[in-house]
Amino acid sequence: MKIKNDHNLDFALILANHGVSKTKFRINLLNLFYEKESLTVKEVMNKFSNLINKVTIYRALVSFEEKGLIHKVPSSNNIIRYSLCNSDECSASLHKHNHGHFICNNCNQTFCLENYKSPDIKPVDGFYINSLNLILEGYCKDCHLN
Amino acid sequence: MKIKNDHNLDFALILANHGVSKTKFRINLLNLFYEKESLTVKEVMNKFSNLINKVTIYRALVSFEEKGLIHKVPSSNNIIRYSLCNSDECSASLHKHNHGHFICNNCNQTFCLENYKSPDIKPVDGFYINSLNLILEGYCKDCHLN
DNA sequence: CAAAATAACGCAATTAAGTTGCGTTTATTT
DNA sequence: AAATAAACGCAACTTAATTGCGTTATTTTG
Repeated sequence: MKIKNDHNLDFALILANHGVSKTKFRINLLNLFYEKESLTVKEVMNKFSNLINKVTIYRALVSFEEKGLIHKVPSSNNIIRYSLCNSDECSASLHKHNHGHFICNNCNQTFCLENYKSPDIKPVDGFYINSLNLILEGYCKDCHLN
Repeated sequence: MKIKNDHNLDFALILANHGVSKTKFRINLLNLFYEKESLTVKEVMNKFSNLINKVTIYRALVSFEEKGLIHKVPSSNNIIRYSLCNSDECSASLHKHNHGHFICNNCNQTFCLENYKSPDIKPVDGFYINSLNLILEGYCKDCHLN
């Protein structure tokens, strides 16, 4: 399988720099994250036409997360979403976006809301904070009309 | 089962005002939401010493949500949490808190972070927004030490 | 206030997300 | 190129959440 690379990025190199094995699947998976704001296991399975075992996908996502390539995105359904880390905002121990994310409760797509700014991280006594997310939910244009 | 009522509130009346049946369990469940910042099905089961069938709990939570008593709280694990609606901030179609919520990734407890203020809801073209949540995750004092 | 209608409840069975173990294959290290 | 380590696929498993249905409790109404 070959996925078009619109980003002029060397995904294999990015994986290597993060200490992640450069398998064909993982290179394509990283590419996919550069094309989609966020992904669930099911969405990844569909993108790879169910040719990749779901266990492989779960383990790749865990590996990407451990190595600081992606992070979880909270949502109020019970499906785990992952989103690419932004080097400007994420570090190994602290993940945030500077903007809100909208999750459609019908189609489950996520969208960046650039004019919703997240507050800065400030220490709170007794809490070890490692992620901050501003989450908006509802219905996107397509799903609201139907 | 009888749960102490620290709030001088008539839970049966609140249920009636929202069009929810006043069963013993639902009265006690509403009381519980006034005592805990947020609850999962499992936490409710434990609080009722597993005497209430889990299906009953699921259906009660769905009913409470539909009638605008509680709303879902996003988190990045895959467990659905519910939190009491605040009449100042929530309406039937729009749920928000004016402050952030911290979820411990170990014990799963939630805590209000009053000095993290949520941004105001502003309309975004093409999106029908019905909830806004500022979610912080990490480890609480107890879990960070262990 | 009693009968009819409606909704909640409990049980059993099912669906679906996510996890674990293990033998095999592929990538990385030396 | 050989040795080591990690990824992969399969099957089986765990757990959260859902559905159907007969029974019990609550609400409506006449």
